[in-house]
Amino acid sequence: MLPAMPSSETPALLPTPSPATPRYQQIKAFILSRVASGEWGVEDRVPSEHELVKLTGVSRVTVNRALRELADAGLLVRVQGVGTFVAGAKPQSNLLELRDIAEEIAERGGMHAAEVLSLGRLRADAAMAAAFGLPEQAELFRARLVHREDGMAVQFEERLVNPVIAPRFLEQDFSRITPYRYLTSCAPPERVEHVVEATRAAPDIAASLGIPPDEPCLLVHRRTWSWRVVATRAFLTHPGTRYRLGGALD
Amino acid sequence: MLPAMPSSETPALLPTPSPATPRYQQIKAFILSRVASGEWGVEDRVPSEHELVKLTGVSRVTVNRALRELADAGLLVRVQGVGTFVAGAKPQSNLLELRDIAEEIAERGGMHAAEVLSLGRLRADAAMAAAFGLPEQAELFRARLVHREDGMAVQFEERLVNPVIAPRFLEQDFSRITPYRYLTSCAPPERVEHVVEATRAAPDIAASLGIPPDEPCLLVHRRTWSWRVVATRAFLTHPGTRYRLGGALD
DNA sequence: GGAGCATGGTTGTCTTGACAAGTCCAGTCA
DNA sequence: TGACTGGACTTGTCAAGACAACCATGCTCC
Repeated sequence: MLPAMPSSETPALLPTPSPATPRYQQIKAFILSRVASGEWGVEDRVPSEHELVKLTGVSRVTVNRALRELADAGLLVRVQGVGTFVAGAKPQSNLLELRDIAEEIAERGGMHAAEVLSLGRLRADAAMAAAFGLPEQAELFRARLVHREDGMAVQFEERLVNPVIAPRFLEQDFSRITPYRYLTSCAPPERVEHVVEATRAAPDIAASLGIPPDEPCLLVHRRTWSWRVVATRAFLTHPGTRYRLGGALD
Repeated sequence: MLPAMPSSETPALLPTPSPATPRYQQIKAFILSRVASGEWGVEDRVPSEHELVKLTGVSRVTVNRALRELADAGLLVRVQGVGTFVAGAKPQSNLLELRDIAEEIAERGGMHAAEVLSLGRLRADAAMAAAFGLPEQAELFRARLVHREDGMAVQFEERLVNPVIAPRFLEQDFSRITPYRYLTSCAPPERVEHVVEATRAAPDIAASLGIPPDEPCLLVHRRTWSWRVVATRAFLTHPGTRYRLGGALD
């Protein structure tokens, strides 16, 4: 993201974007730029504090503050005695919890399975195009699947994807990796919108879930932005079950 | 909230809750307890770093870290060259949008009205006490109201309140100020948990809302923490309508 | 009286140095 | 072979001191 190449007399790897910018901010920007450029991928090890001291020429306390704040923000994970790592795809949301249903089920000790009902292309109608900020008739990818926990259907997922974000979406095997997980590996969500609605399931969805059509269902609309564009919309229908959102404010 | 009385040889005003607790955490707890007890009110000036150094016997770096983290969390406001102050009540939600239904309706151009069905005391049963982290049979405040938009019922609110947070809750006129607005003025929420559930409304609630009892409803459980304790639980029943949560991730 | 200035107090940041606590790995000993 | 131990490395925390930036106050000078 940033140029950030070494330069002059000091051992500094730091750009010095502005003389007034605190050095710990410069360290943070330095780390962020490496992560954003992909040079340091998810789960990769970040240089140790001592190495960063040598690289950048600032004191360890300053490096420590930069790393600590990035860890507090959820971008890094620090393990005492081991090192500092680029945070995995999961904790991408530090506030509004975006959960992967497979993980959620695994946490409960259940066995997750997904059945792909359809996977293909779709032309956006007016409303859908507007939701994506794309021209009408633009091509979208669509997947429809049923998630099961220990054999019981717990969620119907209808997923629409902006091809720009995940051009190889249609080649994936979503019985092995959830769309959620695949998409967050393609593009980190920057912004999320949730709309939760209580409805009765449409007949085809009710049939897929194996529930009577008058059963109250929870329909979660989720819209996710990445790189400033709408990356994906998900329509998640839960029969009866609850949906936990929770989020810490600090 | 905390005992926090001086003790021994050091000039420390600090309790030493556990020898392993970092000192900057102790300073944070010290400040928080003063604010929570009301000793330091909103907009009051907090002792300067130098004064806290003398009071607590730790170094300025440590005091600075404690104050900085509390300021980052929004509980304090720091002004260079002036001092540190207890933050006002407004900026309570910086991330997860906690909406006031009256505001929400006003934004849509509607007319909000609230009808108070009941307002009084309640003894917590086991489950409720556990949710609040209080002993069984502890006293809670409870309000039940119906919110209307242009005369039409849009939300049934059952509100349980920890008396410690809002001792004068029962004296309020909730047809004029929403419980949400009153409570956030008492204590800024630090953490929020949402659970959303699709149900059918209980008969009494359905009657209050004027809907048939088989109508699918959205039930939002909301639990809010302030000053490290559970401040309030809200059970919000929405007939058919949608509930927007949205939230920016950075 | 009014404008400008010096001063003391406050927060913001940084450095050097240090110790504690945790993990990992290789080498040692039974 | 297996258990244990020690050292190297890492992060977590803290101290003491220093300088910069900023603000409010009171003072001086006009």
